[in-house]
Amino acid sequence: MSGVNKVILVGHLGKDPEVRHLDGGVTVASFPLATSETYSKDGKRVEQTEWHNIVMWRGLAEIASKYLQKGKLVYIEGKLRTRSFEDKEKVKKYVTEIVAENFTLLGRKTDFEPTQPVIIAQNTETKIDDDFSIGAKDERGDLPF
Amino acid sequence: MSGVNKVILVGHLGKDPEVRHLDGGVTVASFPLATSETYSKDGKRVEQTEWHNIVMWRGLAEIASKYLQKGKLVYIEGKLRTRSFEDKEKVKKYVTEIVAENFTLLGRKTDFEPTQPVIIAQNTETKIDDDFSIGAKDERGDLPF
Amino acid sequence: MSGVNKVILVGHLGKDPEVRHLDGGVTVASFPLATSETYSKDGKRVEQTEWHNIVMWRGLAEIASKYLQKGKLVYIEGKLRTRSFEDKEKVKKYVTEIVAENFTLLGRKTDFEPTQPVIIAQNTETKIDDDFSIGAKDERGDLPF
Amino acid sequence: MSGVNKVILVGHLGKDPEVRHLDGGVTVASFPLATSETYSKDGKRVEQTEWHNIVMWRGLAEIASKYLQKGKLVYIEGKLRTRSFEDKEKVKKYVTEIVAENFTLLGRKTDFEPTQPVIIAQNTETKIDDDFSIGAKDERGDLPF
DNA sequence: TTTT
DNA sequence: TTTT
Repeated sequence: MSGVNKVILVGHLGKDPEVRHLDGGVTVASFPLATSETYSKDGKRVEQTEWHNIVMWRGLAEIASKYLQKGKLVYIEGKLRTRSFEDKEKVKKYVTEIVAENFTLLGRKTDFEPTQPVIIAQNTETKIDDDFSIGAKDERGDLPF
Repeated sequence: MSGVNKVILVGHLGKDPEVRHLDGGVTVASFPLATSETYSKDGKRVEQTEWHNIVMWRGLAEIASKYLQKGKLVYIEGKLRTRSFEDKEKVKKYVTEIVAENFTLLGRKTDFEPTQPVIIAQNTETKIDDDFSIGAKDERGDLPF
Repeated sequence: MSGVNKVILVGHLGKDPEVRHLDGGVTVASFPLATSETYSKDGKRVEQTEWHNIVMWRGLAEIASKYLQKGKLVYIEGKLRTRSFEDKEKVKKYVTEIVAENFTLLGRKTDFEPTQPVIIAQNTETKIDDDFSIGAKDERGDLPF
Repeated sequence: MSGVNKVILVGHLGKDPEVRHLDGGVTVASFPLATSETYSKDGKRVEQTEWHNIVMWRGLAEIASKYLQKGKLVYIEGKLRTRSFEDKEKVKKYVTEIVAENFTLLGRKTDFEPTQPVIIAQNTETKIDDDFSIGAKDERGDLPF
């Protein structure tokens, strides 16, 4: 049995990515991302912000650590994953995260940065084929959870 | 400030929708949805299932209560929302839900049911206009949380 | 029978929207949108730009005519539609368009404009309800093609 | 400059995939896909069908040729690409296609086929790197089915 | 040219 | 708790 589990977000980083190196050299980056929507209620303009826990693995995490910072606007594509963990009091808790599969930097901070959005990364490794293709390798399975 | 917060899922209902009628006549339906993916690890076929908390409001909830049942395959489009609540021990907890904006029934259970997918609903109130249009009403703001 | 027909684009307008008013007061706006991707080929950085024909109807077209201009970066969600027409030599031709359902302005042009993306519109007619809701009216059926 | 160019479709194949082998051993499969939507106009139920030109490359094409047939229901994710060609009369024409990046078989035709959707393929090939990254190589081929 |  |  199979299905589809896809998330598409455009929002701003609430903090710089937090980068960790696991045993075996695996890199993980994580950060909060805010997506807001505005609507009218009782004639007033209301803004509602939603916070998402973003997680990036390996090559994607490495690139994120270089290019993503607090406040930046990004397009992120990924999938939902809910995992459980024990807090300090040994209470079992659940957290839902978006495991990013690729992202694109959008917007600019100053006139000295590019006006255009720049695709920063996909969870892939580029490999030149004789003719045209760009290689991509899926990664899973050996994730430490 | 605004952004994009979109979720696309295809999966099976883990239970029949649970329907509640709030004060003011608002209907809410909720159910768990499973999306699975299979991949190879160490030469073995592994299946990983992810469970999602789906919530539907008003007209969409009404239609869901009629057409969706445990085991059915659906396409769901919606947005992520994390809300907090207090459990029985007054401990603050968080849960992430997918607030559905529209869905489409896919697949069939027997030959007596339609073979093809049938779009069941969008988060709208149907309203026939003099000419052609189908009304849709957004709903937010007065949600009980 | 039903299905899913969804397009998600982030790109720049190639021209200002061209706005037309049809008989019956219906407004239509259209413009080309460029989405680019870069990849490596033979060790060189190659950029490939794809051009999309965007069409917006009614309220969405009105808002587009106010807020969208050549060069702006937008997120657009819509559906594919291929239609035929006769060119000047009476030759039947086909064109595929993206009929937008909503869009969000991204990026900024100067420091005096908002840093954050601003959701400009959804294909709706705004209507204030006594309580909270924002009306949305689907539009189809009477389109002149 | 970069952007986002994403298409998500659920529909039925109008024909069996047409498979070609290009010079260099590259496989290409293509087929028409129908997505339909139904709506009410003047109190009548109207169905509007949209036809999409789907193209699959390499490993994805190989798998498509085995698993996809006329009438089957599939979920397809890909990107838009418009290309020009000359018809028999040397007239330049344009066609817009969806270059598929992955697909999932949905539904069933008879009770002897699986009731549930089966993910058939993604455009990747697994390859272990010395350091950390899991490469992603376009298009599959070595998948165990 | 699919499908209900 | 779904499904193959």
